[in-house]
Amino acid sequence: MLQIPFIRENRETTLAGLRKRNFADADTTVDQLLALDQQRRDTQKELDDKLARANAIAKEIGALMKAGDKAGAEAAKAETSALKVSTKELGETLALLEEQVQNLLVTIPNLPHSSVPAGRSADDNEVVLEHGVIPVLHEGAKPHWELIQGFGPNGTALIDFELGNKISGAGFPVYRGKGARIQRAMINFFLDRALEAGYMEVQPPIVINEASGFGTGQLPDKEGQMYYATEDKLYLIPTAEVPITNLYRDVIVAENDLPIKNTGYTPCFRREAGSWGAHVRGLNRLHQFDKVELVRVEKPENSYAALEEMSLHVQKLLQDLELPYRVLRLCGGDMGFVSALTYDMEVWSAAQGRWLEVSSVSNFETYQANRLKLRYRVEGKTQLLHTLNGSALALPRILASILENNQFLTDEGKIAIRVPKVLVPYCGFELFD
RNA sequence: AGAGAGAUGGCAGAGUGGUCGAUUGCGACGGUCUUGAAAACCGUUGACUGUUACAGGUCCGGGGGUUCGAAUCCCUCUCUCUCUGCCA
Repeated sequence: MLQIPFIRENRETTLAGLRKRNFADADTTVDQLLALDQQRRDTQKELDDKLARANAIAKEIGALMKAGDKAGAEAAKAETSALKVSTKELGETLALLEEQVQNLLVTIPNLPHSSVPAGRSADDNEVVLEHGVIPVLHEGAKPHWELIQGFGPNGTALIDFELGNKISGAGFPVYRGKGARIQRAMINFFLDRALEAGYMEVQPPIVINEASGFGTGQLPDKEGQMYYATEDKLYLIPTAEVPITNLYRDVIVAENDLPIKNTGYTPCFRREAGSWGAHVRGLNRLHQFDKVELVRVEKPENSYAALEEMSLHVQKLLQDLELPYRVLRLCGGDMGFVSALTYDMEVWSAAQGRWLEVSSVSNFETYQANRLKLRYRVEGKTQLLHTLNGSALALPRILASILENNQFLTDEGKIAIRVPKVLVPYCGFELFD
Protein backbone atom coordinates (compact mmCIF):
# COMPACT_ATOMS: atom_id res chain seq x y z
CA MET A 1 0.00 0.00 0.00
CA LEU A 2 0.98 3.60 -0.36
CA GLN A 3 2.60 5.50 2.46
CA ILE A 4 0.52 8.23 4.03
CA PRO A 5 3.37 10.72 4.44
CA PHE A 6 3.99 10.36 0.71
CA ILE A 7 0.34 11.04 -0.13
CA ARG A 8 0.32 13.99 2.25
CA GLU A 9 3.34 15.58 0.63
CA ASN A 10 2.49 14.59 -2.95
CA ARG A 11 -1.25 14.94 -3.17
CA GLU A 12 -1.29 16.07 -6.83
CA THR A 13 1.11 13.33 -7.97
CA THR A 14 -0.99 10.76 -6.18
CA LEU A 15 -4.18 12.00 -7.78
CA ALA A 16 -2.62 12.08 -11.24
CA GLY A 17 -1.45 8.50 -10.81
CA LEU A 18 -4.83 7.29 -9.64
CA ARG A 19 -6.54 9.02 -12.53
CA LYS A 20 -4.24 7.27 -14.97
CA ARG A 21 -5.56 4.05 -13.48
CA ASN A 22 -9.13 5.32 -13.86
CA PHE A 23 -9.51 4.94 -10.13
CA ALA A 24 -13.01 6.13 -9.31
CA ASP A 25 -13.44 9.04 -6.88
CA ALA A 26 -9.71 9.58 -6.50
CA ASP A 27 -10.13 13.09 -5.09
CA THR A 28 -12.76 12.16 -2.55
CA THR A 29 -10.88 9.10 -1.37
CA VAL A 30 -7.55 10.87 -0.99
CA ASP A 31 -9.04 13.87 0.78
CA GLN A 32 -11.01 11.63 3.09
CA LEU A 33 -7.86 9.70 3.84
CA LEU A 34 -5.85 12.81 4.61
CA ALA A 35 -8.61 14.20 6.82
CA LEU A 36 -8.81 10.96 8.77
CA ASP A 37 -5.06 10.90 9.12
CA GLN A 38 -4.99 14.45 10.45
CA GLN A 39 -7.64 13.47 12.99
CA ARG A 40 -5.63 10.41 13.87
CA ARG A 41 -2.49 12.41 14.50
CA ASP A 42 -4.31 14.99 16.60
CA THR A 43 -5.92 12.27 18.67
CA GLN A 44 -2.61 10.53 19.15
CA LYS A 45 -0.97 13.75 20.28
CA GLU A 46 -3.68 14.35 22.84
CA LEU A 47 -3.50 10.77 24.06
CA ASP A 48 0.28 10.80 24.25
CA ASP A 49 0.27 13.93 26.39
CA LYS A 50 -2.20 12.42 28.83
CA LEU A 51 -0.30 9.16 28.99
CA ALA A 52 2.89 11.08 29.67
CA ARG A 53 1.18 12.81 32.59
CA ALA A 54 -0.21 9.51 33.91
CA ASN A 55 3.21 7.89 33.67
CA ALA A 56 4.77 10.75 35.62
CA ILE A 57 2.17 10.45 38.38
CA ALA A 58 2.61 6.69 38.60
CA LYS A 59 6.31 7.21 39.14
CA GLU A 60 5.63 9.83 41.80
CA ILE A 61 3.34 7.44 43.61
CA GLY A 62 5.99 4.79 43.50
CA ALA A 63 8.45 7.19 45.10
CA LEU A 64 5.94 8.34 47.73
CA MET A 65 5.10 4.78 48.69
CA LYS A 66 8.76 4.00 49.10
CA ALA A 67 9.15 7.06 51.31
CA GLY A 68 6.17 5.88 53.36
CA ASP A 69 4.04 8.91 52.51
CA LYS A 70 0.67 7.18 52.22
CA ALA A 71 -1.40 10.35 52.30
CA GLY A 72 0.64 11.91 49.48
CA ALA A 73 0.24 8.78 47.40
CA GLU A 74 -3.53 8.75 47.85
CA ALA A 75 -3.74 12.39 46.81
CA ALA A 76 -1.79 11.68 43.65
CA LYS A 77 -4.05 8.75 42.83
CA ALA A 78 -7.04 11.06 42.62
CA GLU A 79 -5.71 12.85 39.56
CA THR A 80 -4.98 9.69 37.67
CA SER A 81 -8.50 8.32 37.85
CA ALA A 82 -9.73 11.24 35.76
CA LEU A 83 -6.89 10.72 33.31
CA LYS A 84 -7.72 7.06 33.09
CA VAL A 85 -11.21 7.72 31.80
CA SER A 86 -10.07 10.08 29.08
CA THR A 87 -7.09 7.97 27.98
CA LYS A 88 -9.36 5.00 27.60
CA GLU A 89 -11.75 6.99 25.45
CA LEU A 90 -8.97 8.52 23.40
CA GLY A 91 -7.40 5.10 22.93
CA GLU A 92 -10.63 3.73 21.55
CA THR A 93 -11.06 6.72 19.25
CA LEU A 94 -7.50 6.30 18.04
CA ALA A 95 -7.95 2.60 17.35
CA LEU A 96 -11.10 3.36 15.39
CA LEU A 97 -9.39 6.09 13.37
CA GLU A 98 -6.42 3.86 12.65
CA GLU A 99 -8.74 1.16 11.42
CA GLN A 100 -10.60 3.61 9.18
CA VAL A 101 -7.35 4.93 7.74
CA GLN A 102 -6.13 1.39 7.14
CA ASN A 103 -9.38 0.26 5.54
CA LEU A 104 -9.31 3.19 3.17
CA LEU A 105 -5.62 2.87 2.42
CA VAL A 106 -5.88 -0.74 1.28
CA THR A 107 -8.49 0.25 -1.31
CA ILE A 108 -6.00 2.55 -3.03
CA PRO A 109 -3.92 0.85 -5.73
CA ASN A 110 -0.27 1.48 -6.49
CA LEU A 111 0.65 4.52 -8.56
CA PRO A 112 1.72 3.79 -12.13
CA HIS A 113 5.27 4.48 -13.29
CA SER A 114 5.62 7.52 -15.56
CA SER A 115 6.11 5.28 -18.61
CA VAL A 116 2.74 3.58 -18.15
CA PRO A 117 0.35 4.62 -20.92
CA ALA A 118 -3.09 5.93 -20.08
CA GLY A 119 -5.93 3.64 -21.07
CA ARG A 120 -8.94 1.71 -19.96
CA SER A 121 -8.57 -1.86 -21.15
CA ALA A 122 -6.28 -4.43 -22.72
CA ASP A 123 -6.87 -2.70 -26.07
CA ASP A 124 -4.92 0.30 -24.81
CA ASN A 125 -1.78 -1.63 -23.89
CA GLU A 126 1.36 -0.53 -25.67
CA VAL A 127 3.15 -3.06 -27.86
CA VAL A 128 6.80 -2.58 -26.97
CA LEU A 129 8.20 -5.08 -29.43
CA GLU A 130 7.40 -8.15 -31.49
CA HIS A 131 9.86 -10.93 -32.12
CA GLY A 132 9.94 -13.98 -34.35
CA VAL A 133 8.08 -15.14 -37.40
CA ILE A 134 4.44 -16.07 -37.26
CA PRO A 135 4.37 -19.65 -38.57
CA VAL A 136 2.15 -20.64 -41.46
CA LEU A 137 0.55 -23.97 -40.70
CA HIS A 138 -0.52 -26.72 -43.05
CA GLU A 139 -4.09 -27.19 -44.16
CA GLY A 140 -6.19 -28.72 -41.39
CA ALA A 141 -3.91 -27.62 -38.54
CA LYS A 142 -5.70 -28.00 -35.22
CA PRO A 143 -5.97 -26.03 -32.00
CA HIS A 144 -4.27 -27.81 -29.14
CA TRP A 145 -7.44 -29.15 -27.52
CA GLU A 146 -8.10 -31.16 -30.67
CA LEU A 147 -4.46 -31.83 -31.40
CA ILE A 148 -3.82 -33.58 -28.07
CA GLN A 149 -6.24 -36.38 -28.87
CA GLY A 150 -4.42 -39.60 -29.63
CA PHE A 151 -0.92 -38.43 -28.65
CA GLY A 152 -1.08 -40.01 -25.20
CA PRO A 153 -0.23 -43.59 -24.31
CA ASN A 154 -2.25 -46.18 -26.28
CA GLY A 155 -4.05 -43.60 -28.35
CA THR A 156 -5.41 -41.65 -25.37
CA ALA A 157 -5.18 -37.89 -25.05
CA LEU A 158 -1.77 -36.36 -24.29
CA ILE A 159 -3.53 -34.11 -21.81
CA ASP A 160 -6.68 -35.70 -20.52
CA PHE A 161 -9.34 -33.21 -19.50
CA GLU A 162 -12.02 -35.88 -19.19
CA LEU A 163 -9.99 -37.87 -16.73
CA GLY A 164 -9.14 -34.77 -14.72
CA ASN A 165 -12.82 -33.97 -14.70
CA LYS A 166 -13.48 -37.31 -13.04
CA ILE A 167 -10.73 -36.90 -10.46
CA SER A 168 -11.28 -33.23 -9.58
CA GLY A 169 -13.39 -31.22 -11.98
CA ALA A 170 -13.10 -28.93 -14.96
CA GLY A 171 -9.77 -27.14 -15.26
CA PHE A 172 -7.71 -29.89 -13.62
CA PRO A 173 -6.24 -31.86 -16.51
CA VAL A 174 -4.19 -35.04 -16.26
CA TYR A 175 -0.92 -35.06 -18.19
CA ARG A 176 0.22 -38.50 -19.23
CA GLY A 177 3.17 -40.10 -20.97
CA LYS A 178 4.97 -37.54 -23.11
CA GLY A 179 2.51 -34.93 -21.85
CA ALA A 180 3.81 -35.38 -18.31
CA ARG A 181 7.43 -35.63 -19.45
CA ILE A 182 7.31 -32.38 -21.42
CA GLN A 183 5.95 -30.64 -18.33
CA ARG A 184 8.81 -31.88 -16.21
CA ALA A 185 11.25 -30.93 -18.97
CA MET A 186 9.98 -27.36 -19.09
CA ILE A 187 10.17 -26.98 -15.31
CA ASN A 188 13.77 -28.16 -15.24
CA PHE A 189 14.73 -26.04 -18.24
CA PHE A 190 13.24 -22.90 -16.71
CA LEU A 191 14.84 -23.56 -13.33
CA ASP A 192 18.24 -24.22 -14.86
CA ARG A 193 18.07 -20.96 -16.79
CA ALA A 194 17.15 -19.08 -13.64
CA LEU A 195 20.08 -20.62 -11.76
CA GLU A 196 22.42 -19.62 -14.58
CA ALA A 197 21.12 -16.07 -14.26
CA GLY A 198 22.04 -16.03 -10.57
CA TYR A 199 18.74 -16.84 -8.93
CA MET A 200 18.60 -19.09 -5.87
CA GLU A 201 16.09 -21.91 -5.98
CA VAL A 202 13.54 -22.26 -3.19
CA GLN A 203 10.73 -24.71 -2.57
CA PRO A 204 8.11 -22.85 -0.58
CA PRO A 205 4.88 -24.15 0.95
CA ILE A 206 1.98 -24.05 -1.48
CA VAL A 207 -0.59 -23.16 1.14
CA ILE A 208 -0.37 -19.84 2.91
CA ASN A 209 -1.94 -18.10 5.87
CA GLU A 210 -3.90 -14.87 5.87
CA ALA A 211 -0.94 -12.66 6.80
CA SER A 212 0.96 -13.85 3.73
CA GLY A 213 -2.01 -13.23 1.48
CA PHE A 214 -2.20 -9.72 2.82
CA GLY A 215 1.53 -9.13 2.52
CA THR A 216 1.65 -9.45 -1.25
CA GLY A 217 -1.76 -7.89 -1.84
CA GLN A 218 -3.92 -10.90 -2.76
CA LEU A 219 -5.96 -10.09 0.33
CA PRO A 220 -8.28 -8.35 0.58
CA ASP A 221 -8.25 -7.61 -3.16
CA LYS A 222 -8.58 -11.16 -4.53
CA GLU A 223 -10.25 -12.94 -1.67
CA GLY A 224 -12.68 -14.92 -3.82
CA GLN A 225 -10.05 -16.01 -6.34
CA MET A 226 -8.11 -18.30 -4.03
CA TYR A 227 -9.04 -21.76 -2.87
CA TYR A 228 -9.50 -21.73 0.88
CA ALA A 229 -9.27 -24.55 3.38
CA THR A 230 -11.73 -23.40 6.04
CA GLU A 231 -10.77 -26.02 8.61
CA ASP A 232 -7.22 -24.71 8.89
CA LYS A 233 -7.69 -21.20 7.50
CA LEU A 234 -5.14 -21.69 4.74
CA TYR A 235 -5.20 -20.51 1.14
CA LEU A 236 -3.83 -22.45 -1.84
CA ILE A 237 -1.30 -20.22 -3.54
CA PRO A 238 -2.35 -18.54 -6.80
CA THR A 239 1.34 -18.03 -7.61
CA ALA A 240 4.74 -18.73 -6.03
CA GLU A 241 5.08 -14.96 -5.71
CA VAL A 242 3.06 -15.14 -2.51
CA PRO A 243 5.11 -17.57 -0.40
CA ILE A 244 8.47 -16.53 -1.87
CA THR A 245 7.95 -12.79 -1.41
CA ASN A 246 6.58 -13.43 2.06
CA LEU A 247 9.87 -15.05 3.02
CA TYR A 248 10.89 -11.44 3.50
CA ARG A 249 7.88 -10.28 5.48
CA ASP A 250 8.96 -8.37 8.62
CA VAL A 251 12.59 -8.53 7.60
CA ILE A 252 15.25 -5.85 7.66
CA VAL A 253 17.67 -7.05 5.02
CA ALA A 254 21.39 -6.48 5.48
CA GLU A 255 22.60 -4.25 2.68
CA ASN A 256 25.23 -6.84 1.73
CA ASP A 257 22.51 -9.39 0.99
CA LEU A 258 21.00 -7.23 -1.75
CA PRO A 259 19.86 -7.79 -4.37
CA ILE A 260 17.85 -10.89 -3.48
CA LYS A 261 17.11 -13.10 -6.49
CA ASN A 262 14.94 -16.14 -5.83
CA THR A 263 13.29 -18.61 -8.15
CA GLY A 264 10.89 -21.42 -7.44
CA TYR A 265 8.71 -23.94 -9.15
CA THR A 266 5.23 -24.49 -7.73
CA PRO A 267 1.81 -25.50 -8.86
CA CYS A 268 -0.61 -22.58 -8.82
CA PHE A 269 -4.29 -22.66 -7.99
CA ARG A 270 -6.88 -20.20 -9.20
CA ARG A 271 -10.61 -20.36 -8.84
CA GLU A 272 -11.03 -18.06 -11.87
CA ALA A 273 -14.51 -17.29 -10.63
CA GLY A 274 -16.47 -15.52 -13.32
CA SER A 275 -13.69 -15.43 -15.88
CA TRP A 276 -14.70 -18.25 -18.20
CA GLY A 277 -15.72 -17.39 -21.72
CA ALA A 278 -15.33 -18.21 -25.36
CA HIS A 279 -11.54 -18.07 -25.41
CA VAL A 280 -10.81 -20.24 -22.44
CA ARG A 281 -10.78 -23.70 -23.92
CA GLY A 282 -8.19 -26.35 -23.27
CA LEU A 283 -4.99 -25.14 -21.66
CA ASN A 284 -5.84 -21.48 -22.03
CA ARG A 285 -7.26 -21.28 -18.54
CA LEU A 286 -6.91 -23.83 -15.74
CA HIS A 287 -7.64 -24.06 -12.05
CA GLN A 288 -4.29 -25.73 -11.44
CA PHE A 289 -1.14 -25.11 -13.43
CA ASP A 290 2.62 -25.13 -13.05
CA LYS A 291 4.88 -22.14 -13.08
CA VAL A 292 8.48 -21.16 -12.42
CA GLU A 293 8.58 -17.77 -10.79
CA LEU A 294 11.28 -15.15 -10.33
CA VAL A 295 11.15 -12.93 -7.24
CA ARG A 296 13.53 -10.08 -6.57
CA VAL A 297 14.11 -7.66 -3.73
CA GLU A 298 16.03 -4.59 -4.85
CA LYS A 299 17.23 -1.23 -3.66
CA PRO A 300 14.89 1.45 -5.00
CA GLU A 301 17.51 2.89 -7.33
CA ASN A 302 18.07 -0.49 -8.99
CA SER A 303 14.56 -1.82 -9.38
CA TYR A 304 13.84 -0.63 -12.90
CA ALA A 305 17.13 -1.97 -14.22
CA ALA A 306 16.17 -5.27 -12.56
CA LEU A 307 12.77 -5.18 -14.27
CA GLU A 308 14.41 -4.79 -17.69
CA GLU A 309 16.78 -7.63 -16.88
CA MET A 310 13.86 -9.88 -15.97
CA SER A 311 12.06 -8.95 -19.15
CA LEU A 312 15.12 -9.91 -21.20
CA HIS A 313 15.45 -13.17 -19.26
CA VAL A 314 11.88 -14.14 -20.14
CA GLN A 315 12.36 -13.08 -23.76
CA LYS A 316 15.45 -15.25 -24.07
CA LEU A 317 13.45 -18.26 -22.88
CA LEU A 318 10.81 -17.61 -25.53
CA GLN A 319 13.45 -17.13 -28.22
CA ASP A 320 15.10 -20.41 -27.28
CA LEU A 321 11.73 -22.14 -27.35
CA GLU A 322 11.40 -20.75 -30.89
CA LEU A 323 8.10 -19.10 -30.12
CA PRO A 324 7.02 -15.82 -31.74
CA TYR A 325 6.16 -13.35 -29.01
CA ARG A 326 5.42 -9.74 -28.27
CA VAL A 327 6.00 -7.59 -25.21
CA LEU A 328 3.28 -5.31 -23.91
CA ARG A 329 3.52 -2.44 -21.51
CA LEU A 330 0.21 -2.57 -19.67
CA CYS A 331 -1.85 0.59 -19.60
CA GLY A 332 -3.12 2.18 -16.39
CA GLY A 333 -6.49 0.52 -16.65
CA ASP A 334 -5.20 -3.01 -17.26
CA MET A 335 -2.45 -3.15 -14.66
CA GLY A 336 -2.71 -5.23 -11.52
CA PHE A 337 -3.69 -3.54 -8.28
CA VAL A 338 -0.25 -3.57 -6.67
CA SER A 339 1.95 -2.98 -9.71
CA ALA A 340 3.74 0.20 -10.77
CA LEU A 341 4.85 -1.15 -14.14
CA THR A 342 4.01 -4.46 -15.79
CA TYR A 343 5.27 -6.08 -18.95
CA ASP A 344 3.17 -8.90 -20.33
CA MET A 345 4.76 -11.39 -22.68
CA GLU A 346 2.40 -12.94 -25.16
CA VAL A 347 3.08 -15.89 -27.43
CA TRP A 348 1.43 -16.39 -30.79
CA SER A 349 -0.80 -19.40 -30.84
CA ALA A 350 -0.93 -20.31 -34.52
CA ALA A 351 -3.91 -22.61 -34.63
CA GLN A 352 -6.01 -20.34 -32.46
CA GLY A 353 -4.75 -17.28 -34.32
CA ARG A 354 -4.34 -15.21 -31.18
CA TRP A 355 -1.82 -14.02 -28.63
CA LEU A 356 -1.67 -15.87 -25.31
CA GLU A 357 -0.27 -14.28 -22.19
CA VAL A 358 2.52 -16.49 -20.86
CA SER A 359 4.37 -14.18 -18.51
CA SER A 360 3.84 -11.06 -16.51
CA VAL A 361 6.81 -9.17 -15.11
CA SER A 362 6.16 -6.40 -12.61
CA ASN A 363 7.81 -3.86 -10.39
CA PHE A 364 5.79 -3.17 -7.26
CA GLU A 365 8.17 -0.53 -5.96
CA THR A 366 7.44 -0.08 -2.23
CA TYR A 367 3.78 -1.05 -2.42
CA GLN A 368 4.22 -4.66 -1.29
CA ALA A 369 7.24 -3.82 0.86
CA ASN A 370 5.14 -1.41 2.87
CA ARG A 371 2.66 -4.15 3.68
CA LEU A 372 5.43 -6.68 4.22
CA LYS A 373 7.51 -4.32 6.35
CA LEU A 374 10.45 -5.28 4.15
CA ARG A 375 13.26 -2.81 4.69
CA TYR A 376 16.96 -2.17 4.78
CA ARG A 377 19.05 0.37 6.57
CA VAL A 378 20.36 3.53 4.97
CA GLU A 379 22.66 5.53 7.21
CA GLY A 380 21.06 4.09 10.30
CA LYS A 381 17.48 4.64 9.17
CA THR A 382 15.18 1.95 7.85
CA GLN A 383 13.87 2.35 4.33
CA LEU A 384 11.45 0.29 2.27
CA LEU A 385 12.85 -1.92 -0.47
CA HIS A 386 11.36 -2.61 -3.87
CA THR A 387 9.89 -5.99 -4.78
CA LEU A 388 9.54 -7.46 -8.27
CA ASN A 389 8.38 -10.69 -9.75
CA GLY A 390 7.81 -12.38 -13.04
CA SER A 391 6.77 -15.70 -14.47
CA ALA A 392 9.57 -17.53 -16.21
CA LEU A 393 7.43 -19.21 -17.26
CA ALA A 394 3.87 -20.47 -16.80
CA LEU A 395 3.58 -23.83 -18.50
CA PRO A 396 0.13 -24.43 -19.98
CA ARG A 397 0.00 -21.76 -22.65
CA ILE A 398 3.62 -22.36 -23.55
CA LEU A 399 2.74 -25.98 -24.12
CA ALA A 400 -0.37 -24.99 -26.07
CA SER A 401 1.75 -22.78 -28.36
CA ILE A 402 4.46 -25.38 -28.81
CA LEU A 403 1.90 -27.99 -29.77
CA GLU A 404 0.04 -25.71 -32.16
CA ASN A 405 2.96 -23.90 -33.76
CA ASN A 406 5.13 -26.98 -34.21
CA GLN A 407 2.56 -29.32 -35.77
CA PHE A 408 3.36 -30.59 -39.26
CA LEU A 409 2.30 -33.25 -41.72
CA THR A 410 4.58 -36.29 -41.97
CA ASP A 411 5.34 -37.99 -45.28
CA GLU A 412 2.54 -40.44 -44.46
CA GLY A 413 0.15 -37.53 -44.15
CA LYS A 414 -0.19 -37.84 -40.37
CA ILE A 415 0.16 -34.94 -37.95
CA ALA A 416 3.25 -34.89 -35.75
CA ILE A 417 4.59 -32.24 -33.39
CA ARG A 418 8.18 -31.19 -33.08
CA VAL A 419 9.72 -30.57 -29.64
CA PRO A 420 11.84 -27.37 -29.42
CA LYS A 421 15.54 -28.28 -29.54
CA VAL A 422 16.34 -26.84 -26.12
CA LEU A 423 13.81 -29.15 -24.50
CA VAL A 424 14.93 -32.38 -26.16
CA PRO A 425 17.79 -33.05 -23.71
CA TYR A 426 15.34 -32.50 -20.89
CA CYS A 427 12.45 -34.67 -22.09
CA GLY A 428 14.33 -37.28 -24.08
CA PHE A 429 12.25 -37.26 -27.27
CA GLU A 430 12.09 -35.10 -30.37
CA LEU A 431 8.56 -35.66 -31.60
CA PHE A 432 5.06 -36.16 -30.41
CA ASP A 433 3.82 -38.73 -32.91
C1' A B 1 -5.71 -36.64 17.98
C1' G B 2 -4.33 -37.00 23.70
C1' A B 3 -1.02 -35.06 27.74
C1' G B 4 2.47 -31.49 29.19
C1' A B 5 5.72 -27.18 28.52
C1' G B 6 6.55 -22.67 26.36
C1' A B 7 6.32 -17.75 23.28
C1' U B 8 11.18 -11.67 25.80
C1' G B 9 15.76 -7.51 21.26
C1' G B 10 19.78 -10.64 14.99
C1' C B 11 20.51 -15.35 18.15
C1' A B 12 20.90 -17.62 23.08
C1' G B 13 18.83 -16.53 27.60
C1' A B 14 17.63 -13.66 32.67
C1' G B 15 13.73 -11.07 34.64
C1' U B 16 7.13 -13.13 38.77
C1' G B 17 3.92 -5.78 40.45
C1' G B 18 7.33 0.27 40.84
C1' U B 19 13.15 4.54 36.92
C1' C B 20 12.67 -2.52 32.83
C1' G B 21 12.77 -0.92 26.50
C1' A B 22 14.33 -4.57 29.60
C1' U B 23 20.65 -8.10 33.22
C1' U B 24 24.15 -11.07 30.70
C1' G B 25 26.50 -13.83 26.74
C1' C B 26 27.18 -14.44 21.47
C1' G B 27 26.96 -11.96 16.93
C1' A B 28 27.45 -7.24 14.29
C1' C B 29 29.67 -2.29 13.89
C1' G B 30 33.46 1.52 15.42
C1' G B 31 38.10 2.28 18.01
C1' U B 32 42.99 1.12 20.71
C1' C B 33 47.11 -2.24 19.94
C1' U B 34 49.49 -4.74 15.28
C1' U B 35 53.26 -4.62 9.07
C1' G B 36 48.40 -7.23 8.65
C1' A B 37 45.20 -10.51 11.18
C1' A B 38 43.82 -13.01 15.65
C1' A B 39 43.53 -12.29 20.84
C1' A B 40 42.76 -8.63 24.50
C1' C B 41 40.63 -4.05 25.94
C1' C B 42 37.14 0.34 25.26
C1' G B 43 32.67 2.00 23.03
C1' U B 44 28.12 1.47 19.99
C1' U B 45 24.19 -1.76 18.66
C1' G B 46 15.62 -3.17 18.42
C1' A B 47 11.24 -1.34 15.96
C1' C B 48 7.09 1.85 15.27
C1' U B 49 4.90 6.62 16.01
C1' G B 50 5.72 11.63 16.50
C1' U B 51 8.23 16.82 16.29
C1' U B 52 11.33 21.82 12.01
C1' A B 53 14.36 19.69 15.92
C1' C B 54 14.04 18.23 20.94
C1' A B 55 10.47 16.11 23.88
C1' G B 56 6.64 12.73 24.25
C1' G B 57 4.05 8.01 23.25
C1' U B 58 3.64 2.60 21.96
C1' C B 59 5.65 -2.35 21.51
C1' C B 60 8.34 -8.44 25.95
C1' G B 61 3.23 -13.84 20.45
C1' G B 62 -2.29 -11.34 19.37
C1' G B 63 -6.64 -9.39 21.96
C1' G B 64 -9.10 -8.14 26.59
C1' G B 65 -9.04 -7.36 32.05
C1' U B 66 -7.13 -6.16 37.32
C1' U B 67 -3.96 -1.93 39.32
C1' C B 68 -2.05 4.74 40.63
C1' G B 69 1.61 1.44 38.11
C1' A B 70 2.04 -5.02 34.27
C1' A B 71 7.28 -8.39 30.58
C1' U B 72 5.65 -9.89 35.61
C1' C B 73 -1.26 -11.25 38.06
C1' C B 74 -6.19 -12.95 35.55
C1' C B 75 -9.15 -14.33 31.00
C1' U B 76 -8.97 -15.59 25.89
C1' C B 77 -7.01 -16.65 21.05
C1' U B 78 -2.97 -18.10 17.99
C1' C B 79 1.45 -20.48 17.31
C1' U B 80 5.78 -23.51 18.69
C1' C B 81 8.22 -27.49 21.25
C1' U B 82 8.37 -32.40 24.01
C1' C B 83 6.14 -37.21 24.93
C1' U B 84 2.24 -40.72 23.30
C1' G B 85 -0.75 -42.29 19.02
C1' C B 86 -1.19 -42.36 13.65
C1' C B 87 1.60 -41.82 9.17
C1' A B 88 4.92 -40.35 3.82
